[in-house]
Order: sequence, then C-alpha cells, then structure tokens
Amino acid sequence: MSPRPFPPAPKAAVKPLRRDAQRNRDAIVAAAREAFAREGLDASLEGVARQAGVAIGTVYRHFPTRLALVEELFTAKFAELVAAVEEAVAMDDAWQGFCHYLERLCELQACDRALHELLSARLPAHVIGGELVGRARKLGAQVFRAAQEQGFVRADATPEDAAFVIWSQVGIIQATRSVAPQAWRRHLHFMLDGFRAGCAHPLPEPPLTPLQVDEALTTIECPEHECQECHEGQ
Amino acid sequence: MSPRPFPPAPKAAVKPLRRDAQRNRDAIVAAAREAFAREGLDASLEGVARQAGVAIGTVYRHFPTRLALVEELFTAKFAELVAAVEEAVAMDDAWQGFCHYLERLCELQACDRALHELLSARLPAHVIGGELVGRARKLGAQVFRAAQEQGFVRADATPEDAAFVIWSQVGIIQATRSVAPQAWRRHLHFMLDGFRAGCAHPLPEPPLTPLQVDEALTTIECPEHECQECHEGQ
DNA sequence: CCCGTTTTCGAGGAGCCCCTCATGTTACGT
DNA sequence: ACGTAACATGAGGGGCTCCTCGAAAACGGG
Repeated sequence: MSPRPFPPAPKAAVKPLRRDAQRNRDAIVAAAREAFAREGLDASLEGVARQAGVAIGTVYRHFPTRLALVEELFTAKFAELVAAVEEAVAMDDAWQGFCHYLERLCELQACDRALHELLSARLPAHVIGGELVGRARKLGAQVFRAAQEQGFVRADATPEDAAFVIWSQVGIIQATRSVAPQAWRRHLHFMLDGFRAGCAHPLPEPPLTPLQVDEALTTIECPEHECQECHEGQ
Repeated sequence: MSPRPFPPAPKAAVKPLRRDAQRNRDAIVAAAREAFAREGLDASLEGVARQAGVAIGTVYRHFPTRLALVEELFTAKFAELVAAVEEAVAMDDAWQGFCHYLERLCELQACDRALHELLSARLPAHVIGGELVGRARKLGAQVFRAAQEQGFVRADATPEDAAFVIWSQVGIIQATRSVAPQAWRRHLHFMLDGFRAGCAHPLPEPPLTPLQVDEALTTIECPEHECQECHEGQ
C-alpha cells in the first residue's frame, strides 16, 4: 500500500485540538480499541478511561456517546472491508474472488469482537458504517453473482446467503478463539463447499430477502428489555 | 424381591415440600424457563422473582445458586437431546440419521437461547448435563462415523466438526429469529452439503481434537475481563 | 386450636456501570 | 507574563443486579 497521495487537509475545517487534549484523545482511542476488540461493544467506558489514564469525564468530553467512539474506531475497519471486496471484484476467477471476499471478511471479524458484533447485528449499521457498509454489501453481492454466473456457486443460493457466513462465524470464533484461533478457516471452507454448485441438494427454506437481511442487521440486538440506543434522540 | 424392613426410598428420598413452597417453586421454575429462553443464561433472577410473584429471597431459598436453577431447568432438555441422538443411531440410513441428529439439535437450540448458550460454551457442561452431555456426544460421534463409513460424509471431516454446526447456529438463530425464525434450517442444509462426500475440497486447517472441543466447551465464557489471549497482529 | 418448624418477605450492603456538572487546571495567543 | 478559552477531574445521583439475613407469616401435625 502506498501512502495517501492526497494533500493534508481534504476535510479540514476541524478545529485543531490542544496538545494535551490530542494526547488524551489518542490514549483513549488506543485503550478503547483494545477494550472493544477484547470485550465487544459493551466494553466498560470506565475501564477504557482507567486504561487510558484519564478520568471518565474526559472520555465523555471527546466522545459524548458510546456510538461516537465506536464510529471513530470502526470507520477505518469498514474501509478495510470495502478494500477487500474491491480486490475481490477485480479478480478474474470469480470463485477465487468469492473466497477472498469471505476469507478477508472473516479475518477481520476474527481479531475484533466488537467488529463482528457490528457486522452481525448489534447496532444500526447505517449509523456506523454509513455508506461504507452499503457499498460493501453491494459489491459483495456483485462478487457473489459473478461466481454464480460463472457456474461456481449453486443456482439456488442468493447473495443474502452470504450473511450466514458472517453470522455463523460469530459463534465459531468466540468458541474456538482460545483453543484454536484459526479454526474458523476450517469452518469457512466447509461452508464454501456447501455453496458450490455440483453438490447442491434441495434447501428446505426460501432464501432471506434483502429486506429481511436488512432488518436482521438493523434490529438492535441489545441486552434485552429496553434499549436506549433505539431511541434516536439523545 | 423381598420386602425391606426399611421404608423404601427407591429414587425419591427428597423431603416433601410444604404445599405453598411447592407452589412457589413451580411458579419460579415456570418464570425462569421463560426468562432463560428469552434472555439467555444471564437473565435477571430478580426479574424471575417478579414474574413469579415471589420475593427474591424465595428464589434463593429454592435455588441457592444460579447454577442450581439452570440445572433444574435443563436436565430435561438434555434428556430430549439424548433421545434424539438415540433415534438417529437407530436409523438404517446413516445419512438420514446424521441429518436427523443435527436437525433435532438445532431445533432445540432454536427455541431456547439459554440452551444454545449452554451447548455452545457458556458454562461447564459437566456441571449441568453431567453424563447426559457426555452420552450425547459419544452417540453423536457414532452417528457421524456411521455416515462417514457408508460414504455419505467426506473423509476429511471428523466428529468434532459437528461442533461447528452448534456453534454456528448460535449466531444464525440470534440474528434471524425475529425476521425469519426458520432460516437456520437453510443454513443447516448448506452445512450438510458442505459435509457431503463428493464435493469435498481440501480444508486449510486440521480438525479440532476431541480435547480441544472439550476445552472450548468447558471454558467458561465469562462476561469478559479474563481472556486476553485473543490478540494477534492488528 | 396451638405451636414449632418451614417458608417468605424485602430492606439493605456491595459491586458495577452510566452520565453530568461544578470546580479546578492547563495550554496558548498576544 | 497573563488572561481566557479549552480542557480535565472525580464525586455523586441514578440504575441495575447479586446475595444475605433477621423478623414476620404461613403451614400442618398433634
């Protein structure tokens, strides 16, 4: 990867932070990155503050809401994801593109618990990834269809079935991470074989519609009961 | 059989509960069943008490620990599971047995969030299911091997790979339950096709060893804090 | 009907977390 | 060197849950 060719302030207009403030902000982001990767989206902000060596109030000054912090942390990751899909699209062999796409996706999930919670359902994706997620999904569908049209992927599958890969890896990764951190790759390849044309047997259920996937992804799976994040107004 | 001089205690030996106590106990169990099915193993015991119409202290009198309550609720379910596997073992067509086993397993998971947390990793299984779980696993392996020996299941898979089905369904069920409650069946059939001989392509990772599965299942997935193994690269 | 035993009740200590805000501190332009 | 806006602090109020324990109530055998 080459360094960014763009001039320094493409999105300036942001007030420069005071030096100490910037330092603290960086510490918070670093601590949060670790905590969220390890503990998921519910990581304690007080823990983050402790780890960063600042008071809790400072965290709230920089990131008025948990969502703001999550956004800060994960737009980069989402960009990585989009990059991966774009690579996949560009591949000649559509099956290899398909594999690459899913493999990269799972790889990203595997190192970051919060990311796979995000990808699975935990927060309104549009709030976080914005158009990045939309773009990734559109491109992903494209990759899928290419592989299907070239006859690699079974005809009765749809791009929505790729969601099964994401959703299923959540459990696999969580269960095996401490015992065999790469086991998800084995599972992925079982699933890839399941997607192949040639050994397709009838499926008992219709595919999810894009809308259903959308709902499943937007439905906030909060820790039961009432979820404050459902309420838009802060 | 000769008459015993002692009052028989064939399997009871449990002190009879006072009538009101029994009533409360039943109410607690019923409320807990609902709450655990809906909210998982972390369901609030105070919520259960509220729902059952008793005070929190009463819950603790009947079930001194959360584990005791879970045990009460789930030994029956585990027995159902064992029954399902036994049916599977008895089937002539080993592939059908295999399918039946996995389908039934997933069905049980699908209606009960706590159960699939239990089956996945959330609590030391030996504490709960005791020999039931052990028995189910042994029989499950038998079903698997039969299907493999009859040439239905790919040769490079092992009984341990069946754990992937359980683990993966956790995410699927959670994500799709509110939108398409039967979607897990579709996913299951993708996986079944992935297990079939005939379309097997090389797998990138070795299978888990029985011991690894055991560790993964016994490792208490505590609510965060303790597992920092998971970090690797960035 | 009475009284010992069993059972229930629910306030309360302890822990963890969220988020706010009045107060004190610091950086930086002039 | 100084004033001020920007920033940091952390106690504190509000929630939720776990679990304990002494006092009060209910049961049921004699």
